[in-house]
Amino acid sequence: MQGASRLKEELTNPSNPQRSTSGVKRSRELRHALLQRKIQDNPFLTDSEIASILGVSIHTVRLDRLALGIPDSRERTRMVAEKVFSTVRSIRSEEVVGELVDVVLGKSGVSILETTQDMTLERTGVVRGHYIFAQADSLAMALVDSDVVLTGLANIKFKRPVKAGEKLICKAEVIRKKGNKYVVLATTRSTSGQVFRGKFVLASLEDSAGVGSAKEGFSG
Amino acid sequence: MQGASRLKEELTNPSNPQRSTSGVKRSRELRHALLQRKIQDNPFLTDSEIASILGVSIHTVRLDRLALGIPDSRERTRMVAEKVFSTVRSIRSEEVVGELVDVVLGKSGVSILETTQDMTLERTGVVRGHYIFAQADSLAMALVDSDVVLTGLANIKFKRPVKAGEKLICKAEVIRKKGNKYVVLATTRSTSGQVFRGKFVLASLEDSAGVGSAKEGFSG
DNA sequence: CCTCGTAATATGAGTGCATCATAATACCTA
DNA sequence: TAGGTATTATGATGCACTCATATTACGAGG
Repeated sequence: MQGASRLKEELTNPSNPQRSTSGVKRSRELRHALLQRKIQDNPFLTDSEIASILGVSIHTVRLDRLALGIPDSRERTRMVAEKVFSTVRSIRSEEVVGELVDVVLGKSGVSILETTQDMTLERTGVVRGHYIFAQADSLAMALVDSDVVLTGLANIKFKRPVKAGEKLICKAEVIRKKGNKYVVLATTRSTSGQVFRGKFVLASLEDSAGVGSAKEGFSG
Repeated sequence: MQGASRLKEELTNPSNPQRSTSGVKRSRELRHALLQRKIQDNPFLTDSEIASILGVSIHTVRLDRLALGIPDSRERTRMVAEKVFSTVRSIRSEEVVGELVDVVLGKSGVSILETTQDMTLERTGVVRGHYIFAQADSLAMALVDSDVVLTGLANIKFKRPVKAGEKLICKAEVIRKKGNKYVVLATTRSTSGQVFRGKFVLASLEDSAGVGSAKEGFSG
């Protein structure tokens, strides 16, 4: 509603009488931009919803979508769902942060995390520490050859701030194993060098152990 | 295709001539179970696809869905998409993980985090460590009276696993400050006692310092 | 001033995937 | 063989589109 009136104003406002067709074109481009933004931050909008938001007819919206190569709402929805679903799936059921490559159970492994704007603190543009932590923690957990693995202790150091867009490669290695306790050393680097280092102490629990009964706490 | 033949066999196989209607019912329940599983691991399946997979007519599939309260494929797709979308959202907009209550800048503070199923490892039902870490880290950062704060070091221990639904109360205190370095001690407890303990070393940077130029790395 | 072209709208046919209500048929078993 | 449940079918309807083809509005250029 608000968007509609704003754009309508833009469109019908007699001020700024841009010469020739460029004025018209301008307003359409403006609408295109707005449309893209609206769809970006709510991909589920249906054509008619968009139409009323933009204050134009549904046909215009369709033409605009066509011009901009934006698929219909069902398709958009499907894409969102599929993307998530596939990442979630391919990463051994979403539980892992980052993409596992080359894991040798009980030995060592590598995981890659593409950082995005979503992961940053807005003010600083720096990737939040817990994503980096989660990548390493996830990898460490993946190394332990057991169904139920909990993290007990971690000793971590952030060496350098990471900006959105950097690709983080985390290597981890089991350096000690005693009973059901594993000590994993993980280091994460970006193109520009080492970024993070962490030592994790993990425990594998057999189902019989029962998570609730774990004396020495630990967390998933 | 494979599923179809398998189920069809089950359905038409003259062996196991279960007495009375129970035989028929059994196969339907079997189909229901299969249907649920199929949909679970591919929510995008359309009725007719399911029909051919199960080797029954499309009508049967619809009846089954109705009986099981499973929405149609578009709805399912939308749900998947929405869920992902909203999680991405909530992590993005929440610079702070957990709700801040009672923060005294530079001194101490408390944060509350209601844990949910989303935060758990499916297998164990235990809340993932990085949420707990993030809560404490966020609180620690909030205590530092500066626009730009980065975490450099953390020494953490997970005392006890946390189940979804537990409300986590994290208390943090600045225990040392030297120049732009802060040392914060955080402890998290649930109704059932202490859950987590962490010592964080944070650095506040004035904008002039420039995040990129930070020699001793640190991360947001 | 009027015409021409572009942008915006409209109309109508057709599609995919569904719902809902109401038959019709198959098949088991009592 | 009759009855009842499970399955399949039919037809009407809905939503959110696509695609092709008008029609209308309007701002310049000749």
